[in-house]
Amino acid sequence: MLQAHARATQALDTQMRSEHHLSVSSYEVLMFLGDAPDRRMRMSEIADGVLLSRSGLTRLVDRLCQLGYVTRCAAETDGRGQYAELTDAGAEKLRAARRTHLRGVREVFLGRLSPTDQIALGEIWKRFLATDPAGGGC
Amino acid sequence: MLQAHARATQALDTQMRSEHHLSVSSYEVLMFLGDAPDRRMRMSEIADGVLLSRSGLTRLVDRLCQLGYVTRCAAETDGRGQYAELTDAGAEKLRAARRTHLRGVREVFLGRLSPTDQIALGEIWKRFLATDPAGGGC
DNA sequence: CACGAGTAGTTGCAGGTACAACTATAGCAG
DNA sequence: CTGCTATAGTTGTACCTGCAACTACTCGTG
Repeated sequence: MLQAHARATQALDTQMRSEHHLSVSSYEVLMFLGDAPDRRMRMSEIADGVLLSRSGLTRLVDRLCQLGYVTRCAAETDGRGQYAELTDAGAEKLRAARRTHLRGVREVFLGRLSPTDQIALGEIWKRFLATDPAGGGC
Repeated sequence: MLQAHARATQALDTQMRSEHHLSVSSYEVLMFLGDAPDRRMRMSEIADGVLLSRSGLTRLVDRLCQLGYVTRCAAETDGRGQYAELTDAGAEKLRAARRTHLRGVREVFLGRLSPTDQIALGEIWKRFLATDPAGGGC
């Protein structure tokens, strides 16, 4: 049962990689930045959202930087802080990737589950997350 | 929604590592072997079940070998083939790990979902898998 | 201002994984 | 038997990730 999910996410990951040369983690970072005000976020905020360690995020942002999808800038108010900011190229990439992702999700999940199941699943996960908002699973 | 699962499996993985020094992949291999006739399976059979590449499995089995939980032996009928076979120590480890795992699953999932949700979830996943028995996700 | 505790982020290192290339064997056609 | 193709598994390499250690900065206290 857990396998089902593993296969599904792996399929999405592979699709994302082959079509955009982007890992799902990278895509998530882009998504967060795209939704954030001013398209920028603190490093640690992203790390929490993306479910990646800080060191992992540092390196991931480095890669995205090299690709030109984000830029970094120091926080004005906090000398320790770093912002990651989505560039125009990154926003463009995000748009393209989002299309792929939504299509993938449709294919993998929605194409195989009845609408009632989809709704039920959404409700269940919602309740599941509600029991532990911090997500600190155990 | 996908995050929920990621967090949950990661929690299980961490628990398994800390209590038994075993990754979930290793545990899965042990499980498959434990359920197999004669406690042995072909390398590629395991790789398919565990959702790991062949090279990944080779190295994982190597590690389990070093730990003394499995042994390898060539297939009699096929000179290319290799069997992985669970040792007594491996079987013992599996029993201990299974207890941890079941407890972990209870804590993470069953403790947070109502019984009706649990049943519904089971049904939905069953139908999901039924749409693609090969599991070749996309 | 000086100092100690805490926080943000980066870097060294090790572990685990996939991909591609490789070896060895099987199975079939001639 | 020889040669060709396919299959099983292993190895070289590179990537990604986390942990622990580290640097740099902030904040509160004296």
